[in-house]
Amino acid sequence: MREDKGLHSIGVVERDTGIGRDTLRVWERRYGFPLPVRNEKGERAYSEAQLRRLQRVRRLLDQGMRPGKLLPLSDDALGRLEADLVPSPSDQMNASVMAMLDAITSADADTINTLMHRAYEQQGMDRFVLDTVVPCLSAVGEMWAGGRLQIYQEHFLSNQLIQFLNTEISRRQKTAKRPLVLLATLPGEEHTLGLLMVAALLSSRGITTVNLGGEVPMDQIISAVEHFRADILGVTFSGAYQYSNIRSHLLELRQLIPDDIDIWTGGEGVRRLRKLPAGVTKFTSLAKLPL
Amino acid sequence: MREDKGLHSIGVVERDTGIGRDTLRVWERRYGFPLPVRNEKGERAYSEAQLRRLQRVRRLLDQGMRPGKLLPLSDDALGRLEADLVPSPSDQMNASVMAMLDAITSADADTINTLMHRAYEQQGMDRFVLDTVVPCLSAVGEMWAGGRLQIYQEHFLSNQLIQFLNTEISRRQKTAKRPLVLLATLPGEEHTLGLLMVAALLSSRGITTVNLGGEVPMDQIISAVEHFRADILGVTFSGAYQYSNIRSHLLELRQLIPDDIDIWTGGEGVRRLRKLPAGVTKFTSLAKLPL
DNA sequence: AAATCCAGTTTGTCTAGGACAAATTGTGCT
DNA sequence: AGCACAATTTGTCCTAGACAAACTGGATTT
Repeated sequence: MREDKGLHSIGVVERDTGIGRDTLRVWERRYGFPLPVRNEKGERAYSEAQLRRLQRVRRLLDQGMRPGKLLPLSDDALGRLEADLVPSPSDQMNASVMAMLDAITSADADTINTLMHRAYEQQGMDRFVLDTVVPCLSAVGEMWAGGRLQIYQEHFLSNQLIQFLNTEISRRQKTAKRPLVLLATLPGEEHTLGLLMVAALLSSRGITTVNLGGEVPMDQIISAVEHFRADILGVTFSGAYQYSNIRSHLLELRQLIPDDIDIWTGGEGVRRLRKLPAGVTKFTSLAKLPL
Repeated sequence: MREDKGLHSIGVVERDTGIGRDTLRVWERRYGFPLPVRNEKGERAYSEAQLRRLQRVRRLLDQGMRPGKLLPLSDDALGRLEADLVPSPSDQMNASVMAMLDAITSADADTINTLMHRAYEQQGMDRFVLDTVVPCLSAVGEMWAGGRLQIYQEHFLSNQLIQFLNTEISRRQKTAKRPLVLLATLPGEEHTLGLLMVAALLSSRGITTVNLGGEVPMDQIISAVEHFRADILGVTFSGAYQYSNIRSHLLELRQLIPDDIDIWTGGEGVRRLRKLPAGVTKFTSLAKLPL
């Protein structure tokens, strides 16, 4: 019943990496990686190491690299590429980020909360989210991919952030103020922390947000835009989202929503997207929210 | 670039319905539905009507119906099933619940918020959660199953509740107070609103909670219990959770966690469960939290 | 009446290589 | 440089079969 030590089916790998199963099979055929072992049933069984390497590959692909050049590489070469892309992890981290990372690895509830509140009070919402939360999350993502962090620690941090951001949003929420921004992600995108950060940034600027949360079907988003008479629709795509779908989904949304309503999109998933449908605004980093 | 009027590839249908492409193909083979037309390339092209019907089917499946009985049905029979699922309109609802339901159907952000705050101030956390939130959610669940509620309205309510409860929890959170309750759900259980309600009830009684959120692997829960030195572990199972697994999972948890740490469990999923492993406490309704 | 056990049935996920168009890169020409 | 066109890369979809996990329904025990 319990699955063997850290072996994952192709379905799990698809879920955890956002790389389609057909793609995984075709990579194996073409590039020889990942080459999983087989279980008694003859099915692919990916090791924890392969899963982690696929996460790294995924991140590099998101930066615009190409599979053909990336997959045949050695571990070392991969590491060198990563080093190139991320100048140095600890450079752009301020003191509060380092302190929080410490608190996360020791998963100390009190300390994390204290640090969060202190950083927030010192920095204000904008800088808190941009300079503290975002670096923390990406550092945590890296540590997780490198196996240097327990999953529960990541869960814990997420939930502390959710709690904190929701509190601040609700504190700032004014009634019926314009413009109104409607936030959601499409089905298949479960990562809602990005939405919450956007909502927090907007709230702190006095903009009203209505957050529908994750996995909202497209027709429902459209109904909601009409119903709430939103002025702007915000949709985020995490790095795990099926890349090729992003453009067509945005196009579809743009066609189905009245022209006078702006569409904003952001998140890791849209970073490498160049051409956007007319009338869709991209913010490459949270710092560049098109106010 | 845009294809023919409202025809969708199998990938799009998978995304929008949450039904895997393998499943869609095998349904076609076995039950004759959905039977999409083919494009010039020989690929399946699902009509808008098929997509919508699949979403209805999905809803019924989530209620526990089985594909074999559902898919060969006519449209009428499907409609009858949907109607059946909505048994009683509303018997035992107090005024604030009715008012909130009204606000939900009109999805009026301001009104919902106002009503929530007012009910909370009048009733206190316990009665607010038990007499207002829970009835609201079950009513919304019924309306949703009966198709009398848009999905976005349900999403909206969930997110308002999440925001509100988190705010109250964080307001009450005292540092390092005992006992400490660790909350989580197991993988496969995405429904975390129950956890949040438990956390809110506990917080209002001055009990510290650490919420890990949904889908935490069992070994991670165990690590977290040790790490946080939790006195109590709380795990919830919604009605959708695989019933037969609940008992064995609880047993496994009980065996892996030191005896002096209590395990509490609750949610729709455990209601039918009578005999529990020794050392596991069940609360059948949120009202009966074993303080 | 609830839990446990068993046989029979249903159901989702996985396999294989091949095919093909969309996206991207490379080349030659103005 | 810029632009059109050719070559390459890449992801998605196809087929039909296989099989274990999950579920059903009924008989038996606590």
